[in-house]
Amino acid sequence: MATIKILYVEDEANLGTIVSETLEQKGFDVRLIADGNLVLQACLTFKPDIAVLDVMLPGVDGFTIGKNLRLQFPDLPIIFLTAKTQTKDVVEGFQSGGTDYMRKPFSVEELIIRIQNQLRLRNVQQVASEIIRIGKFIYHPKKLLLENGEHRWQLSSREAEVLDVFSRYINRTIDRKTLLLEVWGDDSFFHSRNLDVYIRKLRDYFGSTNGVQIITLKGKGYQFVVEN
Amino acid sequence: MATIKILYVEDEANLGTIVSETLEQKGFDVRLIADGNLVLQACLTFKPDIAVLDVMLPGVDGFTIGKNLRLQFPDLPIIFLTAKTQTKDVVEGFQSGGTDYMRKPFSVEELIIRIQNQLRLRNVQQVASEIIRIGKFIYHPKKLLLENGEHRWQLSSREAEVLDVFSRYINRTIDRKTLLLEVWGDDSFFHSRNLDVYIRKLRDYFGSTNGVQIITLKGKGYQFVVEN
DNA sequence: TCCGCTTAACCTTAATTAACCTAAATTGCT
DNA sequence: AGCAATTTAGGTTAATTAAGGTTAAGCGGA
Repeated sequence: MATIKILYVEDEANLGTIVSETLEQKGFDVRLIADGNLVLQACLTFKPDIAVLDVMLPGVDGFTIGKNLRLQFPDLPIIFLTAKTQTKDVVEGFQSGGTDYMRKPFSVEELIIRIQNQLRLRNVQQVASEIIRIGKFIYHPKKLLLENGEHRWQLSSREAEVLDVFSRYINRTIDRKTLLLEVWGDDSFFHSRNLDVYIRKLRDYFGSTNGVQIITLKGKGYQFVVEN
Repeated sequence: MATIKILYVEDEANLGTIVSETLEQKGFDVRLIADGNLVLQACLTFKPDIAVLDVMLPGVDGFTIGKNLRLQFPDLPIIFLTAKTQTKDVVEGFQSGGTDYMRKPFSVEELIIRIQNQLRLRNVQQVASEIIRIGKFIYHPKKLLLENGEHRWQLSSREAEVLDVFSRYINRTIDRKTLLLEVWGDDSFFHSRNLDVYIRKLRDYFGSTNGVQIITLKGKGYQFVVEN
C-alpha cells in the first residue's frame, strides 16, 4: 500500500505541529489544517485515508464538520479528539459520523495505534460486505440483487443506490438530506420528489408484512426498521 | 438474528453485575464470565456478536485471551477494558486483536456507545425490538409504535419524540422546559403552545380509563402517572 | 375566607409545509 | 425505433406549526 494520508484538523498551532511531525516521522503523509471551513475542500483535493478532527475549533463545531464529511465520504474513518469528558460528548461524536473518539490529552502513540486500527477495521469491513442481511431479505450490493425466500428482484441502479444507503442505516434514522446527497449529489427540490418515487419502489419490494419498514419522520427523514 | 449477544469477561463481581444489568436493560443478551479460562468455550457455545474483556484477570492475561479469540474468531469485535494507563498497554491491546480499548473507570453509557459503534462498523444489525412498558401499554421507540391490547398506533415523529421523553419519566415529574428543550431545542412561546397540542394527542392515545395519566402541574410541568 | 386578577395551560381551527402517489415526459441504451 | 429506467410534474393527503379564544389554577389583598 502507498503512504497513508491523514487529514489532521487542529487549531492549536503548537500541538498540531508536534503531532504532525511525529506522525510524519512514522511515515504518514499528514495534511494539517487549522480552519474547519477548509476541511471539505481539503478532503476533495488531498483524498485522505483517515481524518483526525479536533472538536473544539473556533468558529465551526467539529461535530458538524464530521457530519458533513460523513455525508460526502461515507467510508472515511474519522477520529474525534476532544477535551470534553462527558459521556454525551462521546455519544455525539459517534452520532456525528465518528468511528473512534479520543480524549485530550492523548499520547501520539495511542493516536497512531487507533489510526491503524481504524484502517484495519475498514479493510475488514470492505471485504465482508458482499452480502447484507436485511431482516428476512438478502441484498447483494455488487449484483444489485434483492431476495427473500419467495422472490428475487434485479434492482435498477438507482434503486440499488438508494438501498445501499438504507442498508448502512438498519434500525437507525437516515436524514433525507443524507439520502439525497449520497444518491443524487444534491438536495434540490426535484431530486427530492424523485426520492419519493424510489422510496415507494423500495416499500413495494419490502411489502407490508415482512418486518421491514421505512417509516417517515416528517421534516427529518426516515427510520429504517428491520425486525430480526 | 435476535438480540445482540455480548460476552463480558470481568472478575470483579460487583462491577460485573452492575454493568451486565445495565446492558441487559438496554436489550442486550449478556453472558458474564469471571474466569478467563472459560472464554473460548463460552464463545463456541454462546456465539457472541461482540466480546468485552477486562484485561486484569487473575491467572490468565486478558491480552492472551484476546489473541486466542482472534485466532478462532477473526471477525469478532473485541473491546478491552483496563485500569492500565500506559500507552504501551493500549498498543498491546490492539495488537492482541482488540478493535477498541477503554480505560477504567468507564461509564456504562460510553461502553454501550462503543459497542454499538463496533457493531455498526461491522455492519451487525442493531435490534429494533427494544420495548418500554407503560402500564398496560407497550411502546416500541425504534418503530414509533404504541400499542395496548386493543389498538396499535403508528406515531408521527413528533409524537414519538414527546413520548420518548415521557417514557424516561414514568411516575416522576417532568418540567415543561425539559420537554421543550429536548423536543424542540428551545422553549419559545410558540413551541410551548405546540407542546400543548402533543400533550393532547398523547392523552387521547392513553385515554381516561387505562391507568396512564399525564397530570398537569401548573407552572412546573407534568406528572406522568402510570399504574401497574 | 372570598373575590378578582393574572397567567399558564387547554382546545380548536387555520395555514403551512412536507411527503405521497400516479402518470406523463424524457433520457439513454441497444 | 423501441424499451426500460429515470426524471419531472402536479394533484392529494397528512403532519406540523401558528394563532387565538376559552378555561381554570394560583395568588394577593380586602
